[in-house]
Amino acid sequence: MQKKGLSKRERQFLLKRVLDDDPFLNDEELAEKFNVSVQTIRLDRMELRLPELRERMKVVAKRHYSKVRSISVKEIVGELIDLELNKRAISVLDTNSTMTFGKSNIVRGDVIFSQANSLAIATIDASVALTHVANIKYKFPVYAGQRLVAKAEVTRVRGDKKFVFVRILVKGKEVFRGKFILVSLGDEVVL
Amino acid sequence: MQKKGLSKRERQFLLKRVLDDDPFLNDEELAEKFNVSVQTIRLDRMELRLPELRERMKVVAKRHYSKVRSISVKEIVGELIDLELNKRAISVLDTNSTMTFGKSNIVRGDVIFSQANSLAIATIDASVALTHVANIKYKFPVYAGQRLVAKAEVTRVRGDKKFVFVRILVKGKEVFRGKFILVSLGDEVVL
DNA sequence: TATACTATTAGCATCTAGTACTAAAAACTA
DNA sequence: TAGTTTTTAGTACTAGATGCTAATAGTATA
Repeated sequence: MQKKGLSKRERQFLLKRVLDDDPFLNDEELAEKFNVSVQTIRLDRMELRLPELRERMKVVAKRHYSKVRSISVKEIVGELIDLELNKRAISVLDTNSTMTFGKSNIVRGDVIFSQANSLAIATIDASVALTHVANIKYKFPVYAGQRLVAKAEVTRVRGDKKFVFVRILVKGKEVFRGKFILVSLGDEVVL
Repeated sequence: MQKKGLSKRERQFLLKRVLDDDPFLNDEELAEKFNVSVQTIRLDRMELRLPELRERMKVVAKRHYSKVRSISVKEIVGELIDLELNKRAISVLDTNSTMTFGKSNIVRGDVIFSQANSLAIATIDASVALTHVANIKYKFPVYAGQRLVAKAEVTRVRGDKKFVFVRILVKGKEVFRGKFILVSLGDEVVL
């Protein structure tokens, strides 16, 4: 769909970006896109050392495969290593660079919140538990690579509301603490 | 590495599990693993309707790719549609079923928190802004498919601490509100 | 303008990891 | 032993490439 007024440099620059955006295009489709022959696309890929379609898919697939496992673990956010329903629970989360906020290597607050929040919910024995209120405090920054140990404790139960206190520690030092009020939904959904 | 005492049924059963565990094995490697010919593996795959290596990789890669995009969107968590630095900001997040908590189709609390938290951080003009304290309240459950509009407002500045108030609305109804105290890190990292 | 150089296109052999098919050998089973 | 199932072997073909040589088009320079 591109006009043919592209120089080699321009085309190669765009080629990189296009493949970055969609690695599933084969040489023929790329040739059409840039209004050049398949051979030209191949020469471009050679010069730019861009891998072939199958290699690109393989890379994406393999990256995924290691992630699939961390994502399924991420569903819980951290690994649940101890659970006494309606009483206490412990989860462990190994942080990595994908959890940081771009520039720094400080782990994003929402990652830490997710671990605490999901642990609080897991502690409660209910078909669906919703967070109603949370008062949280981040005490120290967490750096990628550090292991977070979250400990949740149910402190009070009042009607359908449950109060859970969660502390997250790095090597024994408290980096986060939060009080959660959770609502368990037996039948009704409206809070 | 397997002994040859496997029946066809046993081999085919194992084949499924092996490919499930590692989809990157080609027919030749599978043939070696099961001590049969490549043709046998192919017959097995035909009978079980198991796709070929390249197809398997493609599937894994594509599944990943749709996730990659939602993760890159997640980096911001919602789309920033208005920003007046150090004053106010608005972001929009379209929820979907991947954000729910398994059983129900209620959007997970951490997703909502992430949108609010990231918007609060985006509102602050600092190289790195960290969440120090958050007091949040979930007022109504959010269902997959609903569009969340988050509005952040800086309410107070005290030294390096900035107070940001975030409200999230669904069709004008407030479903979440939170007060965030953020700390901007110019030079020092320790809070 | 002729020459030189770059960019592009074309064609062919080769590769991998398969499909689809036919045929034969081997292994069991009645 | 005959019949059936299972396995192996071999050939032709495919997509999406690589690696190579050769020809052509377009532009820049002497």
